Amino acid sequence: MQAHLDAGTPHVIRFRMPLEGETSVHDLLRGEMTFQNANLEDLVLLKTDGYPTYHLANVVDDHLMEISHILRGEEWIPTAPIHLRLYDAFGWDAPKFAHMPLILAPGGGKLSKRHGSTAMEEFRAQGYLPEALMNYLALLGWSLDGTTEMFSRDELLETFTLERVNPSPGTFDYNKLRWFNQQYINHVLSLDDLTLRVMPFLGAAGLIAPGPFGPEHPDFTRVRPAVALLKDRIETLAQAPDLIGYFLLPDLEPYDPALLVPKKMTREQVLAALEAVEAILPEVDVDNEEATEVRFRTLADELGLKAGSLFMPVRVAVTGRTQSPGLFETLRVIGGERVRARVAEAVARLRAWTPAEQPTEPAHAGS
RNA sequence: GCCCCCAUAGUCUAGCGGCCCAGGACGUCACCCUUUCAAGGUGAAGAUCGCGGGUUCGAAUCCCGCUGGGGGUACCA
Repeated sequence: MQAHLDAGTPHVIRFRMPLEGETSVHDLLRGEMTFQNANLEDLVLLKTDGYPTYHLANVVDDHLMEISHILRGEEWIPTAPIHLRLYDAFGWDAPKFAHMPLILAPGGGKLSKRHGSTAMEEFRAQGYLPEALMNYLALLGWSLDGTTEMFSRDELLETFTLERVNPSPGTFDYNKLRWFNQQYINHVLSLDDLTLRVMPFLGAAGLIAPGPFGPEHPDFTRVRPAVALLKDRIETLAQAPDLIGYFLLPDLEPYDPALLVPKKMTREQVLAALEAVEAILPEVDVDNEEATEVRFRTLADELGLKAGSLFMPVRVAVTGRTQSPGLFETLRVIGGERVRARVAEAVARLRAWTPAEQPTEPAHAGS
């Protein structure tokens, strides 16, 4: 050995474990965990390059920082007894340990970069709110009473205890995360706050002017009323551009004219209805939702249509889609001028459109 | 292979010997509301408490075995 040292042979420094006896670690969640010393390996402490491994570094560092409790993932359980012996070898008191349950990916296996998102930035980019993520994560492996589900950061700080952490691993459920996100978007955040959070996504989609995004941003007052109407169906902020686009764009993206014609109505009926709408629009004040609704219902009667049969074509004409918030609040926020232009556009499109033959048999699947 | 952790519905979770033939939530389904979609409201289905042995007057709750899932097994953390 001395010869090797003299020759400068590359080497590492290991931590020698006893060959007999056992070492037990007291875990705050799992109680006593006992290991046979014969099974503990002689971990490398210093690598060939002279740098310490995590095992040496974490012990020294935590001691110097006077760490009292170590909470880490349960993948560290197997090395815990060795770390304990390291503290002992240094003659230091070991901190208390708690090995937290792992989070499993939906398909099984430890959640990782390959299997689901792990970086906070990814969740942010996908439109998840920090509040929602924190709330969801807190309840994955912990519960206050099995019933309470919404927790603010401060409430979590107040009520969280190690004792109520469930040691069994949990599966990450995007469904539930989305539900929490939607709850915060629809019921917790103020309208101003939500508007501010949505704006970067709208900006990135080119729907509004570039940032910085604050209450002084030129589009803030345009975005806010649209967000007010859509907030109950925004699950993630990333969905906002698609859901809100037609409120912000001067003109609609091209849509399929077939959408204008509801089931059980003909092109001719819809055309007549939209022409009638176009005709009354100049005398309608869309800012007055109630009056507008009364006028539209009266028009439906005059045309011999059910209200819904009139509303749907108008909805599509004005939004380009069959799903939207209530029609009259939508008209109000889009504004009279654009409403008139879009209805006129729809009439023109419908005139130029011929319904496709309704196939009486399902089309044969092409090969 | 060897070592270790875990085990209540598809998922998260309450339960810490009798109040549980198991409570809450997501998801699913139905109904209500309704101008669409949501949101909201009401209700339903869904768990032989992984299996088998014990202990006990009594077990989801305690003990043992098995099975299953997960982690570790690097000069990565």
